[in-house]
Amino acid sequence: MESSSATAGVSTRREATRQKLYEAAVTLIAEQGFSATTVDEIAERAGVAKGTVYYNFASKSVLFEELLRHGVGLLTTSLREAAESTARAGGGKVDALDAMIRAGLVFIERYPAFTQLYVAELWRTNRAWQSTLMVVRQEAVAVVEGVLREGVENGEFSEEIDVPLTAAALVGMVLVAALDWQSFQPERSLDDVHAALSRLLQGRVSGRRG
Amino acid sequence: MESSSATAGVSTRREATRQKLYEAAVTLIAEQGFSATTVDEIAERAGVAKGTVYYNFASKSVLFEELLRHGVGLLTTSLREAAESTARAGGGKVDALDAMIRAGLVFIERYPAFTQLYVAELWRTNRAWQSTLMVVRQEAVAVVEGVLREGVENGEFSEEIDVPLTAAALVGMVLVAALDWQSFQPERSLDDVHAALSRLLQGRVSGRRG
DNA sequence: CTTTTTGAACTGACTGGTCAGTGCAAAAAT
DNA sequence: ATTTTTGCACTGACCAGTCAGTTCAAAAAG
Repeated sequence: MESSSATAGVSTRREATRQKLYEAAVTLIAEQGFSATTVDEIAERAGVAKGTVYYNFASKSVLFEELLRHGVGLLTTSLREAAESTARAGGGKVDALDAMIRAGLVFIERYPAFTQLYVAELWRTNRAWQSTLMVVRQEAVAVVEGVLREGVENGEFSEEIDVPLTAAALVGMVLVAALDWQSFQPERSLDDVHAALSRLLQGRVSGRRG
Repeated sequence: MESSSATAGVSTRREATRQKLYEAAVTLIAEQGFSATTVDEIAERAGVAKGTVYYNFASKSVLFEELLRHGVGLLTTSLREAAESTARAGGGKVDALDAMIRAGLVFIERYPAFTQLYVAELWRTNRAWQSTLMVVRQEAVAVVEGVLREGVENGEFSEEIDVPLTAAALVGMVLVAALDWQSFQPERSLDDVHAALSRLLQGRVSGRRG
């Protein structure tokens, strides 16, 4: 019956079960897609009875929605921390962007399945969790947009840049490069990938020096 | 009594039906995903009986695979033409990249649903059409990689760039920016979006001039 | 010509299987 | 003592794929 128990954060047992279900669901859905993944499979992979899934989540869709919220929450936090820590260290906005690229890569390295699933769902329309997705997406992109906007204000970035579009392009750059890294050349190190993206960000691709 | 009519390539009727089915399938699958889209829906939207789908395609998966091949083929052709036409006009590799960005945007503007669906499926594993997808992906990315490699050879690009990774990042930049454009600010013009991406590509974001 | 035949293309009712979600009593954990 | 989990049988909707039958334009026959 408890609704949010006093201090020690909502009954550990339940939370542990939920976590197991998230983990099971995220890989299965990343591999197969939402509709092709059955509740029985999720329960089995989590090592839990089917009834438990429904004891913990109202429906398959709700499980998925909360998974999305949870995952993007982690990403957003991580991006924000990256930006703030460079600010504290007295770095400029370029450093902040660079740190956020790295934070993005670290996130994708740690949660590749979640990233896959997120990308696969992001531009779909007509789906139950569409609005949830829009909200969490905006939270994450807003962090990047914020840094860009501050950079324009303090003169570090050109006033001509299109903040939302550039933010989207940066996110896309990291996302797709990282997914390709994971899928097609997983032996590469994170530093390698980070260096390549840094170079691209700073326009050192068409650079005149060898 | 004819079996495949003399010259005029495989009965027009059949080809027209297939085309209608592609068009119906592409929007539905982009919106809902492969598994959530029923063959009945596809048939209905195409204005055709369900049996006709199976008369023309061996299965739902095969229909989808041929759709993928067809669509990526169009994109690849378009990218190649863009690169070649700048070459013929005596432009450098930066111009080629820029033209390819534009070609990508034009493609996405014309076939937004296909693009959506392609992105959503690209990083999935364990799916029937996985291998098909890898092949067509490589065809498209190879065009970008080719231009980058030539640019490195002729000294226009730094030798330090990581060709496959940079190619993936560029594709991602265009893809995500364009999908965001379509989804969240469709009123923007293609030229606008192109300009923003060009600026990013040429490192004129963190430029020192206002 | 006119009639008949042919066969590719198409139709839609039907089948067999799958799956989300339910119900509930008993067991385990806290 | 209460919350959480289990196990499992059950239901009803839904859906991929099938198949016997229809349509019709063009070819062959008369």
